[in-house]
Amino acid sequence: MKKKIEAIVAEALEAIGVTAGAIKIERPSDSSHGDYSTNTALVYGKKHGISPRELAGKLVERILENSSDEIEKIEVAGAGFINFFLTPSALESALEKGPSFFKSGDRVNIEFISTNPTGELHIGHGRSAFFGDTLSRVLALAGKDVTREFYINDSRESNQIRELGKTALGKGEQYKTPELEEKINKIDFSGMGEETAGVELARSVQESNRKFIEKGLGAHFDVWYSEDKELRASGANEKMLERLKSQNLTYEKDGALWLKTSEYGDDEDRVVVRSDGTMTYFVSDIAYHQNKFDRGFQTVIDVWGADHHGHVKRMQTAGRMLGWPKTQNDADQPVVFIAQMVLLKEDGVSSKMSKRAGNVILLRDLVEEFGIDVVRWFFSDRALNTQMTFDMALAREQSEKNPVFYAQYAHARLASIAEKCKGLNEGNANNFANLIKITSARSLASKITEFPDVVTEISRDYNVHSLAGYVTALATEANAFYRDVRVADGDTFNPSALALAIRAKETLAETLSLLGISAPERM
RNA sequence: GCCCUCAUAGCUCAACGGAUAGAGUACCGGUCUUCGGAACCGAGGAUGGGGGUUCGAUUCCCUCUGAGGGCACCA
Repeated sequence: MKKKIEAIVAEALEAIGVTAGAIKIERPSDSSHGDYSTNTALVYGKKHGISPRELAGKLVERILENSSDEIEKIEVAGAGFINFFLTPSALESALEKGPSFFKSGDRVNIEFISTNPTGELHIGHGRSAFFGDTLSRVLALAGKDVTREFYINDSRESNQIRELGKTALGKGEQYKTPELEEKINKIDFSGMGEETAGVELARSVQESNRKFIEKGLGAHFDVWYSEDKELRASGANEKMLERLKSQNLTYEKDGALWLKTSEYGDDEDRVVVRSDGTMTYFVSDIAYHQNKFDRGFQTVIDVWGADHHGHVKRMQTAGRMLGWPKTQNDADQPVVFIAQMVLLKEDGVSSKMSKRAGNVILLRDLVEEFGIDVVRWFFSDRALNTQMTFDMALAREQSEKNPVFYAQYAHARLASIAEKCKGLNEGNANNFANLIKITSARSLASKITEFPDVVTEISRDYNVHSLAGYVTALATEANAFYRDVRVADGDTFNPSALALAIRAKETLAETLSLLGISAPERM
């Protein structure tokens, strides 16, 4: 429907001789502004020397010439907005048809979490974890062919694995926590060198993390990519290095080999081979991303923590050097999302989490205390790029009043009504057109049909947190509908009201499911 | 010093350059004749300071202040 409105507006613009670029059709937050609204006249009026309201008037006049049985009313409002009100039959058929999406089949790879196999996930990982998981679900629903990928930093040649090995063999203290110690005690490291011990311990840590991610967080991955087994062992890093050298993108200085990243837009050149002859992680990162493109993905997305934001530029610079494809919007790849830092607040003082200071809050503890639904909501209802201060006392207080319960409650209530109607007789015909004369019934219907627009928009702007706003608004409409319309009355029920209630229930459940949150029938 | 994020109601957060800046929570007042009151209705309360671009700026640009992050031959 949104596309139809867009086409109608475009046609009208052309008919009256106004050349225009993009046309924006939005779903107004205020239902008195119609089911759809456009600011086209405001945007293009001035450019053509016409007042916005005048242009809007002309457009409406033109649109009304080709009357559509889907549009009941068009009006010019405010400074020159054009508001569209759908006919009952258009609204009803949109409800019955349900959401549908164009299966573009674009192959998207999204890598998220990718925590190092040196310890457990803490709350800092929560944001990128749930953002990545929900974004994957949205993109898949919107018709993309999505591969979720987890990169395991387990290369035996890396410093962290060597340090982990030292700790395993009792020669170091790095990464040591009670949990890690427990694992160390269970493994027989005798006869192993540091590297092998590190790889072994990392495998054990990774196994636990994977179990927690899948079972505890409800996030699933299609590919668990082992740096050690797949990248290092295949010699991809050496191949990449050779390629960079042969393309004359490197030079030697101070005994090290440097990549000429500054010539391609980075702030400075980067070392790829240290003076001791070993390769930096940057090489394997480039090789890994090259590998993703080689596997045929058109879009490669990374979700990183704030401490990695300095890497964005150099990765995209590498992409330009190697000719990685641009996105459809002509942006550099990989597409990187940065989850802002989570700070801790204790006794009114904010601080960064630090393992040494012992003030680390594990994601596992949060899930145990509050349940996965509350935790997922907590991390998903705000934009990724705002800093988040985590206050355990506040979290406890908010968990009891979490808006997630509001949406779940509305769902359970509708489920209960639908259940009740099963034992009742169908009442007198009360058609849809009649039903939506009641304002709250009409806005609920309209809000339900907004679902595909929300999904499509997120697949373009990646504002995953708007799902939480949508489901809350939907629940509010559902509650208003409940207040105003009786579905079951005595021993009969109102069929059209029940149909609307069921669509509302389904849409609530579907939205919650994108967020990875349950939609209970009763609570 | 250089680079990146962020600053909105008491608190936690929204708002593709557009309509009266929205929610939740807290506080105050109302609705129990309950298809589920974990609900509904109402009131008060906000864009850090200063410039600029624009018909129009929370949004874009500059600057100041404040918070956080990054500036390794660590990952």
